[in-house]
Amino acid sequence: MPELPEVESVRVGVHEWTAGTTITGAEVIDPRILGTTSQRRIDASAVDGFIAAVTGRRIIAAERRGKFMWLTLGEDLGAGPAAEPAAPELSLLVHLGMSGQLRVHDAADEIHRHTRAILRLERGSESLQLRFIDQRIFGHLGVQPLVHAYGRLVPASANHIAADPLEPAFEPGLALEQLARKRTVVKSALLDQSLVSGIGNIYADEALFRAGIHPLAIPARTRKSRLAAVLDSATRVMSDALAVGGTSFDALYVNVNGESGYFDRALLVYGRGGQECVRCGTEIEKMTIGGRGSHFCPNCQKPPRYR
DNA sequence: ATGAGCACCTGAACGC
DNA sequence: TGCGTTCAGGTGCTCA
Repeated sequence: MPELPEVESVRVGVHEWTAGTTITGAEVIDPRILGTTSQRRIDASAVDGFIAAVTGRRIIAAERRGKFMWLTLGEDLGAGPAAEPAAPELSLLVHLGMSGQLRVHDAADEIHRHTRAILRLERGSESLQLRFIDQRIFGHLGVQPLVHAYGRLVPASANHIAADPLEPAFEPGLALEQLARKRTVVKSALLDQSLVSGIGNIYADEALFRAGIHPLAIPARTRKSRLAAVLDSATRVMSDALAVGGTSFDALYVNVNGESGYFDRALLVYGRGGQECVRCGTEIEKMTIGGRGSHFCPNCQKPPRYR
């Protein structure tokens, strides 16, 4: 569900509500949320381990790279008056998958039926809950050490993803060089989080349309200036989407306060198969590429000649 | 090493 | 009304 702009909208809210709070307890309602989609077998000791690892920790900040978000965790309570270490070493990784949400609630609020885990937080006399709600359980929670990758500290399981276009560590020249080596179709390459992170199915289609590139073009056989245009388009479209809170088709995507974003109104091709192109009136085509629904204008995005 | 395909889930919408 | 099929904003493992 959520791509970079949606995850960032959530991160901002999580940071505002939770930075400086202490985790006083946790509840794992569905242990599968602690696994990945391919490692679903979670035993009771893993649940206990997760709860023990986060309880008593202070939340320093909510951070993000691409679609991976995490809370940096500080010293245990009761560890004495020792100062905070110079750099945090532990993180609570949160990946929203296709249908994940983080919501801030009062303890008394009704529990939504897809709630998979709850963190109890306190700041002074104030208490609140951060709830992880995920219909499909493609999302994930986990306590992880922080490691260096692409110029900064990230949770260990995010060490393979590249910088995203909206972070200072992003190097456009490096991303372009990596992209230009790919022999798979450009639509699939844009979804490869190890080249550029944060781009998902919606923004890949939007970026290709805005740059006038056919989704089946092969990066290794495409002019670099055109590849640079696609990366610029991806950066711009995600930045524009972030400015209005991201894209929400339905109640599945909302920020921590339950609010929707408005970028669905600005989508030019995604979800418009069979409708007229906003630029030239040609019928927008929809086809499956790499198992993902892909939308494009066959006139504005000319098919590559070499296929 | 790269790339393709599929598995992992739940629920909504659609056709018959 | 009910049943089967298809689709959905992502990732990671396995195999060629």
